[in-house]
Amino acid sequence: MKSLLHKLNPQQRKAAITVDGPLLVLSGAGTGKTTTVVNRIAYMIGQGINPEHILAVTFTNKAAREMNERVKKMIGKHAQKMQVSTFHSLGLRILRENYERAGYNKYFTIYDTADQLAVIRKALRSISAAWKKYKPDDVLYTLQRLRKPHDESIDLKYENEFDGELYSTVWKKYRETLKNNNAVDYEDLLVLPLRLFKKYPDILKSYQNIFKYIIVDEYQDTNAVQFEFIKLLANKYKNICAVGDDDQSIYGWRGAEVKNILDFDKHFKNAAVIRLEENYRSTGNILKAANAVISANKNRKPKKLWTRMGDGNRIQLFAAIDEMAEAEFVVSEIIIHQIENKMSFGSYAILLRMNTQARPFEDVLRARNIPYVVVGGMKFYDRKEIRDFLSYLKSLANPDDDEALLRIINVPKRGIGNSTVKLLGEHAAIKNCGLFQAISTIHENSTVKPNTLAELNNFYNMMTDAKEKLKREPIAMVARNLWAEVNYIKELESSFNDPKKIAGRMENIDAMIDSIQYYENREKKSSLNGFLQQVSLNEEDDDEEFKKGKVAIMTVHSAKGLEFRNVFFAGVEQGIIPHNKSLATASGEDEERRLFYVAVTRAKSNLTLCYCKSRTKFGQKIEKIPSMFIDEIPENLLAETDGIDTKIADDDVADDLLNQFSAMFAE
DNA sequence: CGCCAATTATTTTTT
DNA sequence: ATAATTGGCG
Repeated sequence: MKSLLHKLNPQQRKAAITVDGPLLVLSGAGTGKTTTVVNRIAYMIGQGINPEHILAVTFTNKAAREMNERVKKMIGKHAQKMQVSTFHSLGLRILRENYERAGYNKYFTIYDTADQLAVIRKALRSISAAWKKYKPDDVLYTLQRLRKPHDESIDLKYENEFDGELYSTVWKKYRETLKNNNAVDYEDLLVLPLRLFKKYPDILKSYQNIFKYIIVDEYQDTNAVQFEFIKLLANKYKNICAVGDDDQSIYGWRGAEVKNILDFDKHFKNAAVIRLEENYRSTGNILKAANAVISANKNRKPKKLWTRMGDGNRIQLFAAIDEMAEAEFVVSEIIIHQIENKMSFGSYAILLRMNTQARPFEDVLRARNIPYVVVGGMKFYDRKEIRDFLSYLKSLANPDDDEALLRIINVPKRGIGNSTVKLLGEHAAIKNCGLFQAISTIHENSTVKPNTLAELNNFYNMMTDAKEKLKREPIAMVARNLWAEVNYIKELESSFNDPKKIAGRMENIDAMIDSIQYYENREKKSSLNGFLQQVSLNEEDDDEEFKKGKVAIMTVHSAKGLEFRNVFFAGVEQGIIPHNKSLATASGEDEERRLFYVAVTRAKSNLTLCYCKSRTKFGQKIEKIPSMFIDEIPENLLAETDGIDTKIADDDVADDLLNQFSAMFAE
């Protein structure tokens, strides 16, 4: 164990062995933060601390996975017993272990943003003054900002009176709906455990005694609730290690408060503070560019990141005609570079500001037979057919989930239209039960036509049968049979003519069923609810093996904490980064600059910035100009390029060459 | 009452 | 380009 610590620099080592009491590690990008944390954990276990008492909290699943893997590599199976999880999955665990005292039943559903929006939309619609005037998106965002952790009201002191009243009403309806549907939203996963901690000292005490040593990664991204949660949890033993970097705070829009990290030593008395400033990741030019840009931000702790490495290559800058040309350029560069340097495709990353930029890159990579993976993206679960499929499962698992039921009660069309649904709703209100339950007694309502009644009963029986089968048969099997019975292909045929498209959508469902099977094989205590909750948190560990040797496409947010030998940052345009929508708030520009900083500091050796001169938005071509942040990079660090043509004079020759290479990669 | 076609809004980032 | 929503037809 000692030999391992020798590889650390003095500050890192100090951070690794300062185990007792509060500790703040201010670690700039690429200063070996994860290495330090992993060594710290190894050291703790070496000192005889039971891994079960160690909790490491991260923000994203990627970060949790990465840490888990590195700890495992270093310490082996023994480490499995420690808890590495995101805030939200930790909250879910606590909620699952205490659901009755939190006021929910065992089968609660987690609502994602789309579910939340559906509820908000409905609430808005029921208020005549609000319909059309307020966008559900904005209302949800505002409500989340105004939400108070310790009671069910919202904080209206910043809103004007009319809006305030409206927000209160919508919020009330929103909470009622979730409660009735036995559903929680993402924030509830943090808020409810926090309330449990406050209300039931025995619960708090039991978790305090489990998690005696706490490490919080990316501490600059904690919001008020997370801060309070961690503070309570650490309050007994005070062994809290916060790791973070104020320059990488990119979750302000989600309520993250940089002051949590800036004031750490005020909140935790006698905290030790350690700074990590030697960068081991990037070459000099990349680091200089990053430093130059981030220094334009006010309100930051000054730091002096430095490296022993040489300057390395200059930062490439490429101006593309449009987004297709941008993708073509990036992929050609990857191919040429890969052939010349024989690097794994896994050492390349394409970073984006938004998920929607990924499409052209996927198309070109696929056309050129380059293995790639879209990380996060999350788009898969947003596909209509997947949401439909999951809604069937959600409705099975939690019959109170009216949102799920409404989504699928007439998909595919089975003659249960809007007015029937409305009747059903009224009937449910009279019976004071969920919509699904209401179907069983809807015959009492004589206005329902016999045909409709038969359809309703068919549906009810189909779902009830599946629910029965769930008690005996594997989940995947029940799901597959239910899906066949539903005859979903009918729905697809009504919206698409292209048989390929239809087959593709059905394959997506197959993949989903496969992942249920995978979940069942892996989990000792598998349940449909467990699977769905995991899906809601995006937790399924799509195995790292799968990603190996593939070009990674992801947003900058997803890339935080990761590093790549070669980074292409695409869409570096005004309006994308900084994003138009972010410039509305005062702190917006600074956060976008930090985002740019995070993107740049992912690169180890080669960094290429790309922007388009024009881009298609909503089917319309619009002119674009380069991002202001490019101007903030000293010119001597940049090298403009024309792409493959610079290296190979003839355009056609270059194209031929690329085609040859692409053929090589096919197999 | 249910279904289809025309109209309209949608794209920030994650859990 | 595409998804969601609304109004009119069968």
